Amino acid sequence: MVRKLAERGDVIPVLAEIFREHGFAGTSLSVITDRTGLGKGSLYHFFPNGKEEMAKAILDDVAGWFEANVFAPLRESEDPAAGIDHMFKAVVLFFQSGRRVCLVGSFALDDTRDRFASEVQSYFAAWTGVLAATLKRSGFGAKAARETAEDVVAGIQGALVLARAQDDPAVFARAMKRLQQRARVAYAD
Amino acid sequence: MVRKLAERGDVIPVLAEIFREHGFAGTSLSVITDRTGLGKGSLYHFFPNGKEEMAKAILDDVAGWFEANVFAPLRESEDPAAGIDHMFKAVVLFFQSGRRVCLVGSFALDDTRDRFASEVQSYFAAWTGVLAATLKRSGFGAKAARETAEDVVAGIQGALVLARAQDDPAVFARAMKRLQQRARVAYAD
DNA sequence: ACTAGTCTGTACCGATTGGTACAAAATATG
DNA sequence: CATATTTTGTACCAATCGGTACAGACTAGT
Repeated sequence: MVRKLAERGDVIPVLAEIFREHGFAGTSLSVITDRTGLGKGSLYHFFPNGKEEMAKAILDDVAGWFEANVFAPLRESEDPAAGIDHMFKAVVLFFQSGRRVCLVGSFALDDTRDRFASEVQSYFAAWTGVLAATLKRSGFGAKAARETAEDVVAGIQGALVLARAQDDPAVFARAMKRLQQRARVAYAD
Repeated sequence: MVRKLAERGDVIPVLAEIFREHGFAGTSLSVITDRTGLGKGSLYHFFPNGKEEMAKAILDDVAGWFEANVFAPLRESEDPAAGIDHMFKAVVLFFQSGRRVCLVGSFALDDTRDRFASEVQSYFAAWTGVLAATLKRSGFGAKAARETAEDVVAGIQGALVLARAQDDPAVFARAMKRLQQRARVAYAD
């Protein structure tokens, strides 16, 4: 049944990088063809619905990465604290120490959100949800766990904004350290 | 010497709202003419350099608002804690309880940042700087003040992202409460 | 009322936008 | 090798992009 040349899958990370750099509206077909090396023919063959479908594929890919590298480890770690430590490592890796922006966060800020509302919504819902559950396991009260999870996820997003604004990855590093510390000190509601 | 009809100044807030909703790249001349009611003639009369000049004017306006309503009060409050409380009130007002996005933050995320690097950079530098100084006055150690200021400003930005992603202003409200609390508990380095 | 300066609507520009059509090339399967 | 399918480059499309030109309508000071 025809083996794909493993192409479509290979383009997605490149597309993701492009969308991160230029945002959804700022990403034109011409920069896509330039950066991917694929002509419109191939592009529309892999993604018949154009930019919209590319973005959907990317969001899917990101969601998959987080599920595998962040959510699952959080859920499945016997030691919740270890799971959380692992999350911070994965986050630093994924966002390249603050040099890379969060695609979903950038979509959330402008009217792009409306086109991908459910994907954007569920990305953050999943993240805060799983993290809260893990924090609870580690000794946080139910409400404290939810609040801390929201605080950590928002803190990461804000750190990405600030680090890029200041063009200084150290801002991101400091924020990660603070947030990780905060996730360690369990407290009741 | 000709009194202006107080026009240019009146358009800026409208332009700001448009750029917030669509981002820089996503804001087309046609949505600008639609929303402002001004034709290209007037637009290019007030802003001969087009979108770029509009964005500069908006960034200027925002910087002015924060200087007057956030930074100055922080600096000049005899009671630093009162100044900080005032900041949070102003922030909630400005960002309409999380329903409005931070223009500068949204610029920071994509390649728009490069066109307005100094404005973006100094907006956050000023904010964290003044806030850190005030926290120090309120009893924080020098390093603790800097860290907390960064934490608070990043926290606000992240809360805006998360609140919009979830389409839930309550996320923003909870974050403000946490951050305000955190700014109250002074600690040494 | 006259005039100088400010403001604005309209028509227009070349370039680029996202997207389609399709024949040729490459590839996989029999 | 033959054939069916997938992949690709190229040419093309209408629509929109940001921006300019400019004549005419305003407005203000005299």
